[in-house]
Amino acid sequence: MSPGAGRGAHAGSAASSRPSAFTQVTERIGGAICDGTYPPGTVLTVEELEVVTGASRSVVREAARVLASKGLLRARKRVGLEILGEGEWSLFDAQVIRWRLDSPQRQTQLASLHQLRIAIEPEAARLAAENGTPEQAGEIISAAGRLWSAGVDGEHDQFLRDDASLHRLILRASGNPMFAQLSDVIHEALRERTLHELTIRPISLSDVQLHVDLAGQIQRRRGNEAGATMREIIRRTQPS
Amino acid sequence: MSPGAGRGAHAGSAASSRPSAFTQVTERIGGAICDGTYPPGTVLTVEELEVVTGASRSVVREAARVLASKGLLRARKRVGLEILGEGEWSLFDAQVIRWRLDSPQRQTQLASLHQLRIAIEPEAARLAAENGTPEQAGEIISAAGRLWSAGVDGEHDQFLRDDASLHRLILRASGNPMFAQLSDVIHEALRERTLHELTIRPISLSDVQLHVDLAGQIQRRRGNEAGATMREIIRRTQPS
DNA sequence: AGGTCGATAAAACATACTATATAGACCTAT
DNA sequence: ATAGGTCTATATAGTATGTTTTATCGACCT
Repeated sequence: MSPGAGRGAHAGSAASSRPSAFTQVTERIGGAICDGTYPPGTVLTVEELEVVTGASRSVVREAARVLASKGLLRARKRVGLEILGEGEWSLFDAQVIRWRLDSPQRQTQLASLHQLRIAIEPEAARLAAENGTPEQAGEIISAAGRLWSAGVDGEHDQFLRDDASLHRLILRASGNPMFAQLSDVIHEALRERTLHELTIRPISLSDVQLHVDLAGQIQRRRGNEAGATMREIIRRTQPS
Repeated sequence: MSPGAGRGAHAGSAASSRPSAFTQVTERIGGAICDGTYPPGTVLTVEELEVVTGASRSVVREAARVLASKGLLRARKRVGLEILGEGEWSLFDAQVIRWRLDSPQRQTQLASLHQLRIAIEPEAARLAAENGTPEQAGEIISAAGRLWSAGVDGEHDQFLRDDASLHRLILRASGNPMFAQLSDVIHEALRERTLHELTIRPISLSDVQLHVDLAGQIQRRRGNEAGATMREIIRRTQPS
């Protein structure tokens, strides 16, 4: 079996030690489905996958069950494992998102995530302002302070960490766990792009100022203003 | 094993015939985790679950694998299956959403979904206006027409179907498959609430008018206006 | 007090058996 | 003769049980 398949293991096992057979098979087949190696309509069988992966029946079956739960395939008796189309996939599943980011669909997936961010974050900022606790507002204010420091000092690496941390705190303070959960996947996906942009353009102090403004608006419970500021912040991260 | 557990089977098997042992066990344990029967930190074992459910090891193991992939539990050697907290759950997973709707967290889950809708749908309307094809705009226009007819005729049942269909078309026309995928879960969850509201208040003709306006704005590629109109439509569905 | 190492419980993996949905032959009626 | 229904054979998923590996606990040594 190809060894170096699964980098950021998340679902199957802890990051330590070598991945289990189950994790390897799941990663391999899931990745192959998402990158188009097995186009929709393709029918595989458990036995076939046993041969291809070298794993035993139960391992392949458990992988298939997980992939089926993500909508990537469907088990049909007397037929086999039928690969399904994107319309059936669990597009919010962290593993599926990662597989798509590792596929030719990478740019499409990045665009989807960016649009998701545009939709979610302003509303999260509004909710954080309206419902966040004073403690959460305090954390947001101090995170904005750290961001400011890193910005004026030109510490790119620290700046990125503080930026992600501030946005994460706001998503959490929205009080909506679904929003909070998006922070990981959104920032993982946008980290690379943001990193790239910072290499070609220095940190914009007016952007930093917007973040400080945002923190203040949340702390003062100005929901509408916070939403508008967040919209402006995100708008600026994407040229057009 | 309790028979009438899984109503709307989706992941495991087709709707026909009786659910497989795997489906039953998955539904039962997943539901029990989401409704708090097994609070976070609880440690079960496969053997224990074999006894409880009456199923064999492979069935329990496959169910556990799927539940682990949804972040509901984690398998630890020499320890067992450790139940995880909500922070780890895949909150966008259709099954998890359904389990939470069937739990004491129902109201919380409904509120989360409503907030999600507020965030997504206006942005989807904007994108539909900016990027939708003329064909899609045409379908949206005609769906709005049907909605109008059902509205003035007071056909509640048809009105609800047309309303869901119009929103679904817009989410699809946004061009973002992640948005499109939310339509199912959002509308399934909100259907009941909307149904209830219609029983206590007649169809608002001004709401219907807003939908028609929205369709026109999308067709004329007025992204900002479409977004604002959608925001207003959704705002009206929630009193407070 | 802290590290090492063996015992062992539990998951992980492999294999053997069963049930069932589908294909395709065959029969029937138009 | 052909369209359509039924029935059986079987390939495949589903289920059950046996075997191996490994992370953790705790005794023991330093």
